[in-house]
Amino acid sequence: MAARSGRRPGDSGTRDAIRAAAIEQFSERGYDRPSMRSIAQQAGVDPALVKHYFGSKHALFVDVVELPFDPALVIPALFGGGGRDQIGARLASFLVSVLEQPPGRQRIIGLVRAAASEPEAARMVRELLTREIFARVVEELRVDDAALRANLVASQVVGLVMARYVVGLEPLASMPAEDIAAAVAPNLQHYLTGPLGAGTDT
Amino acid sequence: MAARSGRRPGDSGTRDAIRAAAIEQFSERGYDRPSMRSIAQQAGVDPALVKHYFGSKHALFVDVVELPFDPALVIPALFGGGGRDQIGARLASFLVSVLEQPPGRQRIIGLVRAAASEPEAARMVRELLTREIFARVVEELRVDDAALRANLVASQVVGLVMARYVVGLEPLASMPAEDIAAAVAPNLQHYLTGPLGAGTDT
DNA sequence: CCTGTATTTCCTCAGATGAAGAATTCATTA
DNA sequence: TAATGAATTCTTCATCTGAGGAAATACAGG
Repeated sequence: MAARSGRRPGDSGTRDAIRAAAIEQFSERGYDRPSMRSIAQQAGVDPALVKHYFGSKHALFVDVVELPFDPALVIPALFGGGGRDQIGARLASFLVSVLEQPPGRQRIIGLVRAAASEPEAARMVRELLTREIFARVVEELRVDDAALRANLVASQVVGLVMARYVVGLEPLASMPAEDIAAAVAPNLQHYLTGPLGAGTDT
Repeated sequence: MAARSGRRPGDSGTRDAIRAAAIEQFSERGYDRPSMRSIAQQAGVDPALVKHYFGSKHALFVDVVELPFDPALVIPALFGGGGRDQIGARLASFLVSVLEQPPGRQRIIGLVRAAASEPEAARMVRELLTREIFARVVEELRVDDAALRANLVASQVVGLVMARYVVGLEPLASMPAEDIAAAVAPNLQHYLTGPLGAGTDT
Protein backbone atom coordinates (compact mmCIF):
# COMPACT_ATOMS: atom_id res chain seq x y z
CA MET A 1 0.00 0.00 0.00
CA ALA A 2 2.99 2.24 0.35
CA ALA A 3 3.14 2.36 -3.42
CA ARG A 4 -0.14 4.21 -3.52
CA SER A 5 0.41 7.84 -2.99
CA GLY A 6 -0.68 11.13 -4.35
CA ARG A 7 -3.91 12.21 -5.89
CA ARG A 8 -5.89 9.28 -7.23
CA PRO A 9 -6.27 9.27 -10.97
CA GLY A 10 -9.64 9.35 -12.63
CA ASP A 11 -11.56 11.00 -9.85
CA SER A 12 -12.45 13.89 -12.07
CA GLY A 13 -13.67 11.95 -15.09
CA THR A 14 -11.55 14.05 -17.39
CA ARG A 15 -10.08 11.14 -19.24
CA ASP A 16 -13.50 9.70 -19.95
CA ALA A 17 -14.82 13.07 -21.02
CA ILE A 18 -12.02 13.35 -23.55
CA ARG A 19 -12.66 9.86 -24.83
CA ALA A 20 -16.37 10.53 -25.20
CA ALA A 21 -15.77 13.73 -27.13
CA ALA A 22 -13.15 12.05 -29.30
CA ILE A 23 -15.45 9.14 -30.16
CA GLU A 24 -18.17 11.52 -31.18
CA GLN A 25 -15.98 13.75 -33.31
CA PHE A 26 -14.05 10.97 -35.02
CA SER A 27 -17.27 9.20 -35.88
CA GLU A 28 -18.90 12.33 -37.26
CA ARG A 29 -16.04 14.01 -39.06
CA GLY A 30 -13.35 11.43 -39.72
CA TYR A 31 -9.79 11.57 -38.52
CA ASP A 32 -8.34 14.77 -39.96
CA ARG A 33 -11.03 17.29 -39.20
CA PRO A 34 -11.34 16.99 -35.45
CA SER A 35 -8.46 18.80 -33.78
CA MET A 36 -7.13 18.11 -30.34
CA ARG A 37 -8.40 21.55 -29.45
CA SER A 38 -11.93 20.91 -30.69
CA ILE A 39 -12.07 17.62 -28.83
CA ALA A 40 -10.82 19.26 -25.66
CA GLN A 41 -13.32 22.04 -26.04
CA GLN A 42 -16.22 19.64 -26.43
CA ALA A 43 -15.00 17.77 -23.37
CA GLY A 44 -14.85 21.03 -21.46
CA VAL A 45 -11.22 20.53 -20.75
CA ASP A 46 -7.89 22.21 -21.39
CA PRO A 47 -6.32 21.13 -24.72
CA ALA A 48 -3.08 20.19 -22.98
CA LEU A 49 -4.93 17.45 -21.11
CA VAL A 50 -5.52 15.58 -24.32
CA LYS A 51 -1.82 15.35 -24.89
CA HIS A 52 -1.23 14.65 -21.21
CA TYR A 53 -3.54 11.64 -21.12
CA PHE A 54 -3.06 10.21 -24.59
CA GLY A 55 0.23 11.58 -25.85
CA SER A 56 -0.81 12.29 -29.41
CA LYS A 57 -3.83 12.55 -31.64
CA HIS A 58 -3.07 9.22 -33.24
CA ALA A 59 -2.75 7.47 -29.88
CA LEU A 60 -6.07 8.97 -28.83
CA PHE A 61 -7.68 7.65 -32.00
CA VAL A 62 -6.28 4.17 -31.45
CA ASP A 63 -7.39 4.20 -27.83
CA VAL A 64 -10.89 5.27 -28.67
CA VAL A 65 -11.71 3.27 -31.78
CA GLU A 66 -11.71 -0.26 -30.54
CA LEU A 67 -14.14 -2.92 -31.61
CA PRO A 68 -17.14 -2.93 -29.29
CA PHE A 69 -17.12 -6.70 -29.23
CA ASP A 70 -14.57 -9.47 -29.03
CA PRO A 71 -14.29 -11.35 -32.32
CA ALA A 72 -12.76 -14.31 -30.52
CA LEU A 73 -16.05 -14.83 -28.74
CA VAL A 74 -18.55 -13.62 -31.29
CA ILE A 75 -17.38 -15.40 -34.40
CA PRO A 76 -17.33 -18.92 -33.07
CA ALA A 77 -20.78 -18.27 -31.65
CA LEU A 78 -22.05 -17.07 -35.02
CA PHE A 79 -20.39 -19.61 -37.25
CA GLY A 80 -20.05 -22.58 -35.03
CA GLY A 81 -22.87 -24.97 -34.35
CA GLY A 82 -25.39 -26.00 -36.94
CA GLY A 83 -27.78 -24.02 -39.07
CA ARG A 84 -25.28 -23.35 -41.83
CA ASP A 85 -28.03 -21.91 -44.00
CA GLN A 86 -28.89 -19.40 -41.30
CA ILE A 87 -25.47 -17.85 -40.95
CA GLY A 88 -26.34 -14.91 -43.18
CA ALA A 89 -29.35 -14.02 -41.08
CA ARG A 90 -27.53 -14.47 -37.79
CA LEU A 91 -24.62 -12.37 -38.99
CA ALA A 92 -26.89 -9.65 -40.32
CA SER A 93 -28.85 -9.31 -37.11
CA PHE A 94 -25.68 -9.30 -35.03
CA LEU A 95 -24.25 -6.51 -37.16
CA VAL A 96 -27.45 -4.56 -36.84
CA SER A 97 -27.40 -4.95 -33.08
CA VAL A 98 -23.88 -3.54 -32.99
CA LEU A 99 -24.52 -0.71 -35.44
CA GLU A 100 -27.76 0.54 -33.97
CA GLN A 101 -26.40 1.35 -30.54
CA PRO A 102 -24.19 4.37 -29.90
CA PRO A 103 -21.01 2.76 -28.59
CA GLY A 104 -20.60 0.28 -31.41
CA ARG A 105 -21.96 2.49 -34.13
CA GLN A 106 -19.71 5.42 -33.35
CA ARG A 107 -16.57 3.36 -33.21
CA ILE A 108 -17.22 1.52 -36.42
CA ILE A 109 -18.26 4.63 -38.31
CA GLY A 110 -15.20 6.39 -36.98
CA LEU A 111 -12.97 3.59 -38.18
CA VAL A 112 -14.52 3.53 -41.62
CA ARG A 113 -14.40 7.30 -42.02
CA ALA A 114 -10.80 7.48 -40.87
CA ALA A 115 -9.73 4.62 -43.11
CA ALA A 116 -10.73 6.69 -46.12
CA SER A 117 -8.01 9.27 -45.57
CA GLU A 118 -5.64 8.03 -42.89
CA PRO A 119 -3.40 5.26 -44.23
CA GLU A 120 -2.66 4.23 -40.68
CA ALA A 121 -6.37 3.78 -39.98
CA ALA A 122 -6.75 1.81 -43.20
CA ARG A 123 -3.94 -0.43 -42.04
CA MET A 124 -5.66 -0.86 -38.68
CA VAL A 125 -8.88 -1.93 -40.37
CA ARG A 126 -7.05 -4.24 -42.73
CA GLU A 127 -5.06 -5.97 -40.02
CA LEU A 128 -7.97 -6.10 -37.64
CA LEU A 129 -10.13 -7.78 -40.24
CA THR A 130 -7.35 -10.07 -41.36
CA ARG A 131 -6.12 -11.14 -37.96
CA GLU A 132 -9.18 -10.98 -35.78
CA ILE A 133 -11.98 -11.78 -38.17
CA PHE A 134 -10.93 -13.51 -41.37
CA ALA A 135 -8.65 -15.98 -39.63
CA ARG A 136 -11.47 -17.12 -37.38
CA VAL A 137 -13.97 -17.25 -40.18
CA VAL A 138 -11.62 -19.45 -42.14
CA GLU A 139 -11.33 -21.66 -39.11
CA GLU A 140 -15.05 -22.01 -38.61
CA LEU A 141 -16.18 -22.04 -42.21
CA ARG A 142 -15.12 -25.25 -43.86
CA VAL A 143 -15.06 -23.89 -47.37
CA ASP A 144 -12.47 -23.05 -49.94
CA ASP A 145 -11.88 -19.37 -50.53
CA ALA A 146 -12.91 -18.61 -46.97
CA ALA A 147 -10.70 -15.51 -46.90
CA LEU A 148 -12.23 -14.18 -50.10
CA ARG A 149 -15.70 -14.89 -48.79
CA ALA A 150 -14.91 -12.96 -45.64
CA ASN A 151 -13.56 -10.11 -47.81
CA LEU A 152 -16.80 -9.97 -49.74
CA VAL A 153 -18.87 -9.94 -46.57
CA ALA A 154 -16.69 -7.16 -45.23
CA SER A 155 -17.16 -5.17 -48.43
CA GLN A 156 -20.92 -5.37 -48.08
CA VAL A 157 -20.82 -4.38 -44.44
CA VAL A 158 -18.52 -1.43 -45.04
CA GLY A 159 -20.66 -0.37 -47.99
CA LEU A 160 -23.74 -0.47 -45.83
CA VAL A 161 -22.08 1.72 -43.22
CA MET A 162 -21.07 4.20 -45.91
CA ALA A 163 -24.46 4.21 -47.62
CA ARG A 164 -26.64 4.40 -44.52
CA TYR A 165 -24.59 6.44 -42.07
CA VAL A 166 -22.03 8.42 -44.05
CA VAL A 167 -23.66 9.26 -47.35
CA GLY A 168 -27.18 9.00 -46.03
CA LEU A 169 -28.87 7.37 -49.00
CA GLU A 170 -32.62 7.34 -48.85
CA PRO A 171 -34.56 5.27 -48.13
CA LEU A 172 -31.73 3.20 -46.70
CA ALA A 173 -30.78 5.79 -44.09
CA SER A 174 -34.26 6.00 -42.59
CA MET A 175 -35.30 2.37 -42.70
CA PRO A 176 -35.72 0.22 -39.62
CA ALA A 177 -32.55 -1.72 -39.09
CA GLU A 178 -34.32 -5.07 -39.09
CA ASP A 179 -35.58 -4.50 -42.61
CA ILE A 180 -32.07 -3.82 -43.79
CA ALA A 181 -30.80 -6.93 -42.06
CA ALA A 182 -33.48 -8.92 -43.84
CA ALA A 183 -32.56 -7.45 -47.21
CA VAL A 184 -28.85 -8.05 -46.79
CA ALA A 185 -28.91 -11.43 -45.10
CA PRO A 186 -29.43 -13.51 -48.27
CA ASN A 187 -26.45 -11.92 -49.91
CA LEU A 188 -24.21 -12.44 -46.91
CA GLN A 189 -25.36 -16.04 -46.93
CA HIS A 190 -24.49 -16.29 -50.59
CA TYR A 191 -21.03 -14.87 -50.06
CA LEU A 192 -20.38 -17.30 -47.25
CA THR A 193 -21.76 -20.55 -48.56
CA GLY A 194 -22.88 -20.02 -52.15
CA PRO A 195 -20.97 -20.55 -55.37
CA LEU A 196 -18.40 -17.82 -55.97
CA GLY A 197 -17.47 -18.04 -59.62
CA ALA A 198 -20.20 -18.17 -62.18
CA GLY A 199 -22.95 -18.71 -59.67
CA THR A 200 -26.10 -18.90 -61.69
CA ASP A 201 -28.74 -18.24 -59.13
CA THR A 202 -28.84 -16.79 -55.66
CA MET B 1 17.67 37.98 -68.89
CA ALA B 2 15.85 34.94 -67.80
CA ALA B 3 12.57 36.02 -66.34
CA ARG B 4 11.72 34.63 -62.93
CA SER B 5 8.18 35.74 -63.07
CA GLY B 6 5.60 36.41 -65.69
CA ARG B 7 4.07 34.51 -68.49
CA ARG B 8 5.93 31.54 -69.86
CA PRO B 9 6.27 31.19 -73.62
CA GLY B 10 4.43 28.54 -75.55
CA ASP B 11 1.29 26.62 -74.74
CA SER B 12 0.67 26.58 -71.05
CA GLY B 13 -1.11 23.33 -70.29
CA THR B 14 -1.09 24.55 -66.73
CA ARG B 15 -4.76 24.06 -66.14
CA ASP B 16 -4.60 20.45 -67.21
CA ALA B 17 -1.49 19.83 -65.13
CA ILE B 18 -3.30 21.11 -62.07
CA ARG B 19 -6.32 18.96 -62.79
CA ALA B 20 -4.17 15.87 -63.24
CA ALA B 21 -2.32 16.45 -59.99
CA ALA B 22 -5.57 17.17 -58.17
CA ILE B 23 -7.22 13.99 -59.45
CA GLU B 24 -4.29 11.95 -58.27
CA GLN B 25 -4.05 13.49 -54.84
CA PHE B 26 -7.79 13.51 -54.10
CA SER B 27 -8.04 9.87 -55.13
CA GLU B 28 -5.08 8.82 -53.00
CA ARG B 29 -5.51 10.92 -49.91
CA GLY B 30 -9.09 12.10 -49.74
CA TYR B 31 -10.24 15.69 -49.64
CA ASP B 32 -8.65 17.20 -46.55
CA ARG B 33 -5.09 16.05 -46.81
CA PRO B 34 -4.09 17.38 -50.20
CA SER B 35 -3.40 21.10 -49.94
CA MET B 36 -3.58 23.56 -52.76
CA ARG B 37 0.15 23.94 -52.31
CA SER B 38 0.88 20.22 -52.59
CA ILE B 39 -1.27 19.96 -55.69
CA ALA B 40 0.46 22.93 -57.26
CA GLN B 41 3.85 21.49 -56.39
CA GLN B 42 3.03 18.16 -58.00
CA ALA B 43 1.81 20.01 -61.07
CA GLY B 44 5.05 21.97 -61.15
CA VAL B 45 3.17 25.21 -60.88
CA ASP B 46 2.87 28.20 -58.61
CA PRO B 47 0.25 27.70 -55.87
CA ALA B 48 -1.48 30.93 -56.82
CA LEU B 49 -2.37 29.42 -60.18
CA VAL B 50 -4.63 26.89 -58.51
CA LYS B 51 -6.69 29.65 -57.07
CA HIS B 52 -6.47 31.61 -60.29
CA TYR B 53 -7.89 28.83 -62.43
CA PHE B 54 -10.33 27.21 -60.05
CA GLY B 55 -11.09 29.82 -57.42
CA SER B 56 -11.08 27.56 -54.39
CA LYS B 57 -10.13 24.11 -53.27
CA HIS B 58 -13.75 23.02 -53.23
CA ALA B 59 -14.34 24.27 -56.77
CA LEU B 60 -11.26 22.40 -57.92
CA PHE B 61 -12.58 19.23 -56.33
CA VAL B 62 -15.96 19.61 -57.97
CA ASP B 63 -14.35 20.33 -61.33
CA VAL B 64 -12.12 17.31 -61.13
CA VAL B 65 -14.34 14.63 -59.65
CA GLU B 66 -16.94 14.15 -62.29
CA LEU B 67 -18.42 10.85 -63.28
CA PRO B 68 -16.40 9.34 -66.12
CA PHE B 69 -19.58 8.28 -67.87
CA ASP B 70 -23.00 9.71 -68.52
CA PRO B 71 -25.69 7.93 -66.49
CA ALA B 72 -28.34 9.16 -68.89
CA LEU B 73 -26.78 7.02 -71.59
CA VAL B 74 -25.38 4.12 -69.62
CA ILE B 75 -28.32 3.19 -67.44
CA PRO B 76 -30.93 2.80 -70.14
CA ALA B 77 -28.42 0.70 -72.06
CA LEU B 78 -27.82 -1.52 -69.05
CA PHE B 79 -31.36 -1.87 -67.81
CA GLY B 80 -33.36 -1.45 -70.92
CA GLY B 81 -33.91 -4.23 -73.40
CA GLY B 82 -34.46 -7.80 -72.39
CA GLY B 83 -32.34 -10.21 -70.40
CA ARG B 84 -33.68 -9.13 -67.07
CA ASP B 85 -31.88 -11.98 -65.39
CA GLN B 86 -28.57 -10.77 -66.80
CA ILE B 87 -28.69 -7.28 -65.37
CA GLY B 88 -26.46 -8.14 -62.45
CA ALA B 89 -23.74 -9.49 -64.69
CA ARG B 90 -23.96 -6.61 -67.14
CA LEU B 91 -23.85 -4.06 -64.33
CA ALA B 92 -20.92 -5.79 -62.65
CA SER B 93 -18.82 -5.91 -65.76
CA PHE B 94 -19.61 -2.30 -66.60
CA LEU B 95 -18.53 -1.21 -63.14
CA VAL B 96 -15.37 -3.22 -63.46
CA SER B 97 -14.59 -1.61 -66.78
CA VAL B 98 -14.96 1.82 -65.22
CA LEU B 99 -13.01 1.03 -62.07
CA GLU B 100 -10.06 -0.68 -63.69
CA GLN B 101 -8.97 2.24 -65.84
CA PRO B 102 -7.21 5.27 -64.37
CA PRO B 103 -9.62 8.07 -65.28
CA GLY B 104 -12.74 6.41 -63.91
CA ARG B 105 -11.07 4.71 -61.01
CA GLN B 106 -9.39 7.82 -59.69
CA ARG B 107 -12.51 9.93 -59.83
CA ILE B 108 -14.70 7.39 -58.13
CA ILE B 109 -12.18 6.58 -55.45
CA GLY B 110 -11.67 10.29 -54.89
CA LEU B 111 -15.39 10.80 -54.49
CA VAL B 112 -15.76 7.91 -52.05
CA ARG B 113 -12.76 8.96 -49.98
CA ALA B 114 -13.90 12.55 -49.83
CA ALA B 115 -17.44 11.60 -48.90
CA ALA B 116 -16.12 10.03 -45.73
CA SER B 117 -15.01 13.33 -44.24
CA GLU B 118 -16.36 16.16 -46.36
CA PRO B 119 -20.09 16.63 -45.81
CA GLU B 120 -20.25 18.54 -49.07
CA ALA B 121 -18.75 15.61 -50.94
CA ALA B 122 -21.17 13.26 -49.21
CA ARG B 123 -23.98 15.50 -50.38
CA MET B 124 -22.61 15.43 -53.91
CA VAL B 125 -22.54 11.64 -53.89
CA ARG B 126 -26.01 11.45 -52.40
CA GLU B 127 -27.58 13.82 -54.88
CA LEU B 128 -25.68 12.40 -57.80
CA LEU B 129 -26.88 8.91 -56.97
CA THR B 130 -30.39 10.09 -56.24
CA ARG B 131 -30.88 12.33 -59.22
CA GLU B 132 -28.70 10.77 -61.90
CA ILE B 133 -28.82 7.12 -61.06
CA PHE B 134 -31.69 6.05 -58.83
CA ALA B 135 -34.27 8.05 -60.73
CA ARG B 136 -33.32 6.34 -63.97
CA VAL B 137 -33.13 2.93 -62.40
CA VAL B 138 -36.62 3.38 -61.05
CA GLU B 139 -37.72 4.35 -64.50
CA GLU B 140 -36.19 1.31 -66.18
CA LEU B 141 -36.77 -1.26 -63.50
CA ARG B 142 -40.44 -2.00 -63.20
CA VAL B 143 -40.36 -3.14 -59.61
CA ASP B 144 -41.56 -1.87 -56.30
CA ASP B 145 -38.89 -0.56 -53.98
CA ALA B 146 -36.75 0.40 -56.93
CA ALA B 147 -35.08 3.20 -54.97
CA LEU B 148 -34.21 0.86 -52.13
CA ARG B 149 -32.88 -1.68 -54.58
CA ALA B 150 -30.67 0.95 -56.12
CA ASN B 151 -29.51 1.95 -52.63
CA LEU B 152 -28.50 -1.60 -51.88
CA VAL B 153 -26.62 -1.91 -55.15
CA ALA B 154 -24.84 1.35 -54.40
CA SER B 155 -23.91 0.10 -50.95
CA GLN B 156 -22.28 -2.98 -52.43
CA VAL B 157 -20.43 -0.96 -55.04
CA VAL B 158 -19.14 1.57 -52.54
CA GLY B 159 -18.16 -1.23 -50.20
CA LEU B 160 -16.22 -2.90 -52.96
CA VAL B 161 -14.35 0.31 -53.70
CA MET B 162 -13.50 0.69 -50.03
CA ALA B 163 -12.45 -2.93 -49.55
CA ARG B 164 -10.41 -3.31 -52.71
CA TYR B 165 -8.89 0.11 -53.26
CA VAL B 166 -8.96 1.97 -49.97
CA VAL B 167 -8.49 -0.65 -47.28
CA GLY B 168 -6.73 -3.11 -49.56
CA LEU B 169 -8.21 -6.34 -48.26
CA GLU B 170 -6.49 -9.45 -49.50
CA PRO B 171 -7.16 -11.41 -51.59
CA LEU B 172 -9.76 -8.96 -52.89
CA ALA B 173 -7.24 -6.22 -53.67
CA SER B 174 -5.08 -8.44 -55.86
CA MET B 175 -7.70 -10.43 -57.69
CA PRO B 176 -8.42 -10.03 -61.39
CA ALA B 177 -11.32 -7.69 -61.79
CA GLU B 178 -13.37 -10.16 -63.78
CA ASP B 179 -13.35 -12.65 -60.93
CA ILE B 180 -14.70 -10.01 -58.62
CA ALA B 181 -17.37 -9.09 -61.10
CA ALA B 182 -18.38 -12.73 -61.27
CA ALA B 183 -18.54 -13.03 -57.50
CA VAL B 184 -20.60 -9.88 -57.05
CA ALA B 185 -22.93 -10.15 -60.00
CA PRO B 186 -25.37 -12.62 -58.42
CA ASN B 187 -25.86 -10.38 -55.43
CA LEU B 188 -26.42 -7.29 -57.55
CA GLN B 189 -28.95 -9.34 -59.48
CA HIS B 190 -30.63 -10.34 -56.26
CA TYR B 191 -30.84 -6.76 -55.04
CA LEU B 192 -32.35 -5.65 -58.32
CA THR B 193 -34.86 -8.35 -59.07
CA GLY B 194 -34.96 -10.77 -56.14
CA PRO B 195 -37.17 -10.75 -53.08
CA LEU B 196 -36.20 -8.07 -50.60
CA GLY B 197 -37.53 -9.48 -47.36
CA ALA B 198 -36.01 -12.54 -45.82
CA GLY B 199 -36.81 -14.51 -48.93
CA THR B 200 -40.47 -14.47 -48.19
CA ASP B 201 -42.97 -12.07 -49.60
CA THR B 202 -42.47 -8.39 -48.86
C1' DC C 1 4.46 50.25 -82.43
C1' DC C 2 1.31 50.12 -78.60
C1' DT C 3 -2.23 48.75 -75.78
C1' DG C 4 -4.96 45.31 -73.54
C1' DT C 5 -5.43 40.88 -71.59
C1' DA C 6 -4.14 36.42 -70.02
C1' DT C 7 -0.63 34.10 -67.57
C1' DT C 8 2.46 33.82 -64.04
C1' DT C 9 5.23 34.84 -59.74
C1' DC C 10 6.00 36.89 -55.22
C1' DC C 11 4.34 38.51 -50.91
C1' DT C 12 1.17 38.88 -47.24
C1' DC C 13 -2.47 37.69 -44.00
C1' DA C 14 -5.11 35.75 -40.36
C1' DG C 15 -6.04 31.63 -38.39
C1' DA C 16 -5.49 26.76 -37.11
C1' DT C 17 -2.69 22.81 -35.85
C1' DG C 18 0.11 19.28 -33.21
C1' DA C 19 3.39 19.35 -29.93
C1' DA C 20 6.08 20.67 -25.96
C1' DG C 21 7.44 22.83 -21.60
C1' DA C 22 6.86 25.60 -17.41
C1' DA C 23 4.03 26.76 -13.75
C1' DT C 24 0.11 26.14 -10.60
C1' DT C 25 -3.32 23.65 -7.82
C1' DC C 26 -4.52 20.16 -4.68
C1' DA C 27 -5.58 15.55 -2.51
C1' DT C 28 -3.13 12.07 -0.33
C1' DT C 29 0.36 10.20 2.58
C1' DA C 30 4.07 10.16 5.82
C1' DT D 1 2.22 19.93 8.89
C1' DA D 2 5.25 19.01 5.04
C1' DA D 3 6.36 16.45 1.06
C1' DT D 4 4.87 14.17 -2.97
C1' DG D 5 3.15 13.57 -7.30
C1' DA D 6 -0.82 13.66 -10.14
C1' DA D 7 -4.16 16.91 -12.36
C1' DT D 8 -4.64 21.02 -14.58
C1' DT D 9 -3.64 25.45 -16.92
C1' DC D 10 -1.01 28.90 -19.55
C1' DT D 11 2.25 29.98 -22.90
C1' DT D 12 5.13 29.22 -26.73
C1' DC D 13 6.85 27.27 -31.10
C1' DA D 14 7.27 26.14 -35.77
C1' DT D 15 4.53 24.98 -39.38
C1' DC D 16 0.81 24.66 -42.54
C1' DT D 17 -3.55 26.22 -44.47
C1' DG D 18 -6.80 28.66 -47.77
C1' DA D 19 -7.23 32.98 -49.47
C1' DG D 20 -6.20 37.38 -51.53
C1' DG D 21 -3.63 41.09 -53.80
C1' DA D 22 0.14 43.45 -56.43
C1' DA D 23 3.33 43.32 -59.79
C1' DA D 24 5.90 41.31 -63.71
C1' DT D 25 5.79 39.26 -68.22
C1' DA D 26 4.48 37.91 -72.84
C1' DC D 27 1.36 37.27 -76.47
C1' DA D 28 -2.35 39.16 -79.62
C1' DG D 29 -4.96 42.61 -81.95
C1' DG D 30 -5.17 47.22 -83.43
